Amino acid sequence: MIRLSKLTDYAVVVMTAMIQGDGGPHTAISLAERTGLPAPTVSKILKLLARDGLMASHRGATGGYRLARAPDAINVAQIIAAIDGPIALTDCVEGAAGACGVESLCPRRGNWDRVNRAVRGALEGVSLADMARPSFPDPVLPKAAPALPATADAI
Amino acid sequence: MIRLSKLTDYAVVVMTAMIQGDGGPHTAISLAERTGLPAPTVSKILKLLARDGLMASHRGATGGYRLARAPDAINVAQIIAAIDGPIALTDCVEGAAGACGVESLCPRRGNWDRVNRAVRGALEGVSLADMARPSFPDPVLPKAAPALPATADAI
DNA sequence: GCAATCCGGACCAAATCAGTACCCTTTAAG
DNA sequence: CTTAAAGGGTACTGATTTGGTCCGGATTGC
Repeated sequence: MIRLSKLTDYAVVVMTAMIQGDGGPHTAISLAERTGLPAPTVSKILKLLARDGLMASHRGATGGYRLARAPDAINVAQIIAAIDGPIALTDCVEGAAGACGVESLCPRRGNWDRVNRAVRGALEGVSLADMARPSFPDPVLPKAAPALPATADAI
Repeated sequence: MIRLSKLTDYAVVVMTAMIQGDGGPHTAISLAERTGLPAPTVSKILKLLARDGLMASHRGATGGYRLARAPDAINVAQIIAAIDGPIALTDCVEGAAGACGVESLCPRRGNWDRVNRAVRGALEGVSLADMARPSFPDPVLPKAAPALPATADAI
């Protein structure tokens, strides 16, 4: 369903939690406690983010993680790429003589690129700062519905 | 990787194959032969597309499928929705007292909606007619690279 | 009536992903 | 210098999803 992995969702939660804290470095354990996520999972996420340069890590006894850039200089596309790897909408066919006839139909592939670019642009347009914003523009009914936040909006 | 399912890719292949044929109805078997895809899979795709009103089906001895609308009146978002169901980028948490603390962090959810809308807009901007177009604007080197079309562009 | 086609399920196997655990390296405090 | 705390990396396992198949039934034209 074009849904991105749960880890990516968690990554946004963790990063927004870091924004809300003070400027000091955050340990994986403290972030796990603040977010309610399992500690090993948080550690894994932080490692992936640090590998892509979205986090600055400091090792040692008083170490921890810190955002490498300002929240509005990080966009959703970068986070997704760090966690889920490069985003390819289709794999078409990875091998040679797979289905797809004799790739005589695969000019279609070139057009998927167009779709990919459109999606990429959309994701780059939303920054981490946007995700951390209170967001709810509705002044009334901040929590009217019962505890069923559940699935995000459908396309 | 935010990649959409292979079935969606196939759906586009099948639909473009229908455009190239004459105006008459296409049977699932004939489309399977033309595309090189397994017949049961093609049948499944056609059923899904018909269920969402993208195809017009005609039963009986001389039955078959036909595009319900003109190719430029069908966009990629509709095809994806028909095959993969409503596109939710995140499930956040479907149940009640899952992780995510006590949903005190889940205002984030509202912002995923913003991302969803952006992606949806990007997908709605590409029509089936666009996907069926020869696509390659490069007059030179229509097939310079070896037979490694493989993965589509990464984000 | 017969044959061809669509229709709607259920079903199974394979791939992928989330989550966990383990061990190593690095760094700072005492 | 020693010790403890923290990140870094790898491998494994269970669960979820997905791709693909099959069957019986309904519908239409010949």
